[in-house]
Amino acid sequence: MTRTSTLTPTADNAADTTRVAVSTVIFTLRRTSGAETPTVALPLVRRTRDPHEGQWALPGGWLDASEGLDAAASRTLGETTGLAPSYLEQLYAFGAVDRSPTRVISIVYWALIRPDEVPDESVENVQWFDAASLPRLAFDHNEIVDYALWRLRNKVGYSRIAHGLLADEFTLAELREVYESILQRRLDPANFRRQVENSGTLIPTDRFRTGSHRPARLYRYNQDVELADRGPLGGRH
Amino acid sequence: MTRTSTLTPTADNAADTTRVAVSTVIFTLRRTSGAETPTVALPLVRRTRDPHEGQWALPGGWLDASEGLDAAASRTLGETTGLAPSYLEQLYAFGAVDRSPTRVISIVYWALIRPDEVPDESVENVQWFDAASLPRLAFDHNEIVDYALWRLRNKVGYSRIAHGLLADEFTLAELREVYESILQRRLDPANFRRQVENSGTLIPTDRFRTGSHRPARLYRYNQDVELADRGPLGGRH
DNA sequence: ACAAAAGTGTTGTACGTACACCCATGA
DNA sequence: TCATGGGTGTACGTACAACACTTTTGT
Repeated sequence: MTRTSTLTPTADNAADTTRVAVSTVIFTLRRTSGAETPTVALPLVRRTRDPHEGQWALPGGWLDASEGLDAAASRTLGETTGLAPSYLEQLYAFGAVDRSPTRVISIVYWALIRPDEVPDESVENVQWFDAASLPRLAFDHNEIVDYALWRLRNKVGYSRIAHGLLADEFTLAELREVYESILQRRLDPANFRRQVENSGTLIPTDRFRTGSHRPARLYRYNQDVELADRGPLGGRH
Repeated sequence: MTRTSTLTPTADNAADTTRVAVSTVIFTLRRTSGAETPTVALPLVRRTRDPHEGQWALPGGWLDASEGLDAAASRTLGETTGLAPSYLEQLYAFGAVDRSPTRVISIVYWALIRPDEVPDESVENVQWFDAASLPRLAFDHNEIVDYALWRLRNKVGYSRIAHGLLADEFTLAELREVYESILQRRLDPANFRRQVENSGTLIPTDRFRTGSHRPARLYRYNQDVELADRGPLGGRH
């Protein structure tokens, strides 16, 4: 009871057998042909080696000794999928003993990317899946995605992360569609408009989206307002 | 851009130089003699080795290869301070390259403990500090405590974690005092009573706290209600 | 009796929800 | 002109803040 922490190597520490990986759950919205509302989708990488060869897994890789965790998440995501997210935040550290044959601690991030930033030609071994209907993934990655979805749905209620899924200018209907897709329920257009207008986070522009019926005013996000309050850790992305 | 993640050892991974530590920010409420409201306090451990020998640091230790992260947090907290918290939750993984002379990833937990569970005789090299007036701590531990305090204050607003700082039976004034101490502002007794009564999380008992003026009814928490909604990760503590 | 905390009642405001209604455009 | 989504108005219910008031104890 009196042993003190030393933060220096000791015989019983896990340095030689435990490795640190970084993975990212990155969401976008996808308009499935013919469907009225877009659905939440994410890219997965087919594993080319054991363990779980052939199964789909979250994009990620090993932490490099010379990079921070955020940087590792960005790098491994880019290397595996070619994507560079508009929003990136740490999700959770997963470290159950039996989650992999060898001991692996996974620092998992979650991210958002705008549909227009997703390349049309898919990268080798990468495929996009609807979050609602995933296959059995490698390791504990199903559990991880579930948790990331829960965080996404929670956070959309009290922050402005929806921005991360939209282009710079958008109509209120487009913004509402993002919320409806994530929350999986319809929102009253009139009330949605007032809520978001009174929040002070939107700036109306002079431009309109035309093409169908009455033109809709385009809005921009107020850059002065942070996407999400992350407390003392700040908003570094 | 087409390199795929393998989650198997490679030449450039950090296994041989990066180590994983687990630390815990554990809060309690302390009634400083004469003060009207209690203050948030936490135990720190004096470092007995380099780096940062002599400075105060969060209780913690190295992750053992055979234990999960939650278990490691409980174990290292117990070994360094003798404490066993009533609430324990993962806070964040800190992994800046320069946060320690050697590369250390710290999985940090935060916890609550009831004042009556804090032993009177302090353990060797352990001392309790007011969260509001900490010295300069070892590593990035000041930053970590700030973040934990931010999470505590946030979470007290939308969950019932205040329970983790109270005995089984308590008066509404005592519960209100917990909130006031954490949020650092006074709450209207009348409105507080109604809010908490209507939340359905409290069960009135037949017992009363006597001793000063009109006796106050004692309440218990409804065990059916989770302390905090933690989503798919569940409440395992 | 009086101070002080426990507990109740009342009122105003803010905000979310439901829904009726008008407006402007493409076809 | 009509269907449709853009946009406004309004009424209702809940929730919270402020604060006056009553109740019950210790001294």
